[in-house]
Amino acid sequence: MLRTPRPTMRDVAERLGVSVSAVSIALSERKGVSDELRERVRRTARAMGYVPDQAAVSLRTRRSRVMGLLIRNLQNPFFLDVVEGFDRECSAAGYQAMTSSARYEPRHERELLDAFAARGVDALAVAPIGPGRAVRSWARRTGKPVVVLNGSRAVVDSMHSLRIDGPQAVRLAVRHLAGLGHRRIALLTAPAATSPDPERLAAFTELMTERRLEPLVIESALTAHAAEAVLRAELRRPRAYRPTAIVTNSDWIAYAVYAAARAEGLRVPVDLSVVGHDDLPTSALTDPPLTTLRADRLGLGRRAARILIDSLDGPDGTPVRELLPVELVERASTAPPG
Amino acid sequence: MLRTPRPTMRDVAERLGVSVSAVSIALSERKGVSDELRERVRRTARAMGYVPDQAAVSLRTRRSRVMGLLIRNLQNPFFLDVVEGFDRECSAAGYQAMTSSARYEPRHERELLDAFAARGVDALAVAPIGPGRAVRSWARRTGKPVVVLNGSRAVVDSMHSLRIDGPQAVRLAVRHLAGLGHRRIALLTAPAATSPDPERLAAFTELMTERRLEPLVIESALTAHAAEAVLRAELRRPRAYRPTAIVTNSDWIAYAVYAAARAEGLRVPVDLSVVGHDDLPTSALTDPPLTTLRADRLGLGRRAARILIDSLDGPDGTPVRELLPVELVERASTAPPG
DNA sequence: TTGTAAGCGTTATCAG
DNA sequence: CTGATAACGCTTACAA
Repeated sequence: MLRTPRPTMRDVAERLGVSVSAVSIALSERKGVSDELRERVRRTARAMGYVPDQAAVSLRTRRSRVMGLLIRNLQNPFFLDVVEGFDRECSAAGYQAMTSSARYEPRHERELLDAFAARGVDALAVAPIGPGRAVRSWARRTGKPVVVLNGSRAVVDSMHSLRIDGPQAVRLAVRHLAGLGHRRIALLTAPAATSPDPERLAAFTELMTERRLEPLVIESALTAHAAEAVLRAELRRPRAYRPTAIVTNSDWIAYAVYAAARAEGLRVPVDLSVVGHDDLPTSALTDPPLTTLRADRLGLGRRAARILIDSLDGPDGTPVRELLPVELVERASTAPPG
Repeated sequence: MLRTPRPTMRDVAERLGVSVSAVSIALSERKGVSDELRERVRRTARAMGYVPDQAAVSLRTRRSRVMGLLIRNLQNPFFLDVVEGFDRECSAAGYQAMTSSARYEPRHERELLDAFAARGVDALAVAPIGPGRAVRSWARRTGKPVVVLNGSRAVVDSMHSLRIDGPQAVRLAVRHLAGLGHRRIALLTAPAATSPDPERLAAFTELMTERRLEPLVIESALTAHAAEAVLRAELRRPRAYRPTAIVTNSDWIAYAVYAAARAEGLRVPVDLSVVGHDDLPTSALTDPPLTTLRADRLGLGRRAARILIDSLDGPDGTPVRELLPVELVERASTAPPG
């Protein structure tokens, strides 16, 4: 195959008999070249199939036009829409998104952070695994804008923060279940070290205690596989001890609760009520349809990108702190305890 | 904030009182420097938090260590696992994956192709929207390895090709439904211009005709939203005309069929049987559980990455052509016609 | 309005 | 084994 090497700016300049800098200027928005030349340059550049080499541009300008997006775990479809929203907003603004999953491995998270730094992403959105020390350190080292997604309150610093209102979600869930007559309600949560959101747990115990209910806490790594195993063990306990309702932090994990209940011969909602979180498109179609807390996933991604773009444009001062609302969607996975 | 600029190779060299090239060699695998110096260099580089600037490395070496992954539409959770598999294999081999969604817009696909070229990705995996002319041209222009995912047979050329066996999937579905007694079976497919997979349609009409059944073809853009609208119209037709079963090309779209059926007051499978494709994790949990064709999504992503990595390592000759098997998973969304 | 030249941080070639 | 030196393709003062 005759592999013609990509034309460079010099090739374009030579073809037109002008200097490289003239081409550079003509191709950019800057003025310093006649309209006529600019037009000619653009035309031939396009005709030759010239595309500027981003590596060279990045090296020279110290901007890569890449936005990093670092996700805890891309298995959860929740993040699909976050990625989508982020990507759309970025590409509309002329940036390309680079998304990676830390797979719930702190070590891999660190590696990716380094990779993003090495690649010189212009800014970073990150849903950290744990309390987010690594992320804070990244922000300090690079001096680049960072927005933390669904991080714990403690993580924030000089970084932007964008969170879905987890505590409120838990309260809505508990009130709903308590209203149905549940007393032994369990919160399914990640082990403290990897939990990005201790506030959820705090809100849970506080409200449960206040209402004189029995707060149960089930700790599990938040992969579908791990959660299902832990839950099966939990659901095998005698009826009087096991929870009559479970509150999860994602629909994705709620599905694992369904699977565990099914495997243990328990019926939802008769034997066990389940509350999800996110309102994935599939959650209206499951058997039974899932009661959950709706959150604007696409909007989360979009907003994250927007915040970064804005703080790249005008490096104004104060970090953004935003809390996105949630809304209870009652379906058939919750009912009075059987 | 005291934003210390990232240390460069020169900083490391100066700190040690050696030349830049000594540091470069020491930090690479190449020999040409004493073991003792290499060790010292590595230590101080790490201590200083030195990370090589990828823009500079790329510019110099003409390799970016980035693998592009271009997806038709990232809304479909099918691709989540493909992305995951691709990403894992890449990062294990020291590459970083850069994933983008064309959102079913040919124009955006072209833009992304250009962006990937400009960024100098080392290789590209792509699930093209239509017949894939743009992709073929990309492969020729760049001379980089390309693997086409689930493209039509025609797309392949000097590119690698990795496909889930669509025709076989359709045949398994039709046989299953015919066995249940269905005669008016519809295939839901993308409009020809954007269909990457005309072979599915061909296999469908061929088998239906052979069995003297009535092949119905429903064309729709393959977003959940568009499909639901088209299907509602279809299902409103008089009972004698509308299909008793629908074969889709993804579980994701099968869910849209569920939604459309529900909206039109039809029951699955009593009034309408549905066959999906992919066996998403959620498909066992829907109401009713979805009969579908299982495919190894993670494996698809992994294999794609592997093929690219291999052809980067040893640029041996012949393009890979692989067909991944599918397997019918019978659940409750299919039954004899009511 | 246009051209010249320096330099971004690396790697690679070639002397010492 | 080590150290200058020249690219890689681009942007941007600055000079013409």
